[in-house]
Amino acid sequence: MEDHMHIDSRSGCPIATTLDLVGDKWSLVIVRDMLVGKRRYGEFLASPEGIPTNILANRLKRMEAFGLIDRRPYQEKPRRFEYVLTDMGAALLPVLQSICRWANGHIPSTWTPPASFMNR
Amino acid sequence: MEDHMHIDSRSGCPIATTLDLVGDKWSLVIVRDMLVGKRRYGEFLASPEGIPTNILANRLKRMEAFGLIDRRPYQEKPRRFEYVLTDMGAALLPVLQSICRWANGHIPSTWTPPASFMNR
DNA sequence: TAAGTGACTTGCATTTCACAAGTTACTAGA
DNA sequence: TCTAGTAACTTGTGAAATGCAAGTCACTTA
Repeated sequence: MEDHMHIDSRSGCPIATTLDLVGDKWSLVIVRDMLVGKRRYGEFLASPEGIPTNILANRLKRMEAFGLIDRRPYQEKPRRFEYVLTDMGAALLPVLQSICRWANGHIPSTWTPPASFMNR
Repeated sequence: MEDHMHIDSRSGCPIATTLDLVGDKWSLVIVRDMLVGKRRYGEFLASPEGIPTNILANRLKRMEAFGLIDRRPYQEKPRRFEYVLTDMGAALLPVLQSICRWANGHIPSTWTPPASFMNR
């Protein structure tokens, strides 16, 4: 993974371009976790979906390279890092909300997120 | 691909469950094409993103199994099929719209969809 | 001294993906 | 009649991504 990841999207279509960034099974569930306050590697690993640790490390690097999240140390000795959404990353909230509305309306087995998430 | 695809989602989370259905690089661009009126195999292939033909065939089967689209013949001799969104599939419009708004606001290289798409 | 924690990396087998080419069933043109 | 062309696929193959298990490193706590 490089510091400055060049995004060559498949087309100028905003949908296709967005999918080039977060169109995989895991990126948006990490964003979801961050939106509800999780910040640390171990917290993301502990989510019920069970993301594999190497995938988590890879997605955090990718999303940092894309400018969706910031990585910063929260302690030295030993050095530990936390991850927080940038403005760009946090702005994904409306798309996650609309996904939730769709799923709740069409897939009965899905639970409804807390109002604090849906009305933020 | 089986007729009745069983979806065992990773969790009851509406986001994770939705990603289990359409969380890949291609499904939502096919939905986009259908929302703007495309119906035929060749039309999907002709989109600027250049979906590989085997992936297209696979996604159409998957999405049909999930109840997102219907497949039906539009002529006999030779038999030809077209694909249209079900109500469930068409209801993805708001999520595509919010994705477009996010991309247009944060990724300068993306083009803005026609108002007929954004305000539908 | 031994065990535990947090944040990773590495190895490896399995699955998915992309690209190219081939197939089937026709229709239209020379 | 022979040759192309079109629509909707399927098949083969190699490359890339994924998932699981295990290992690493720098500490801290008992």
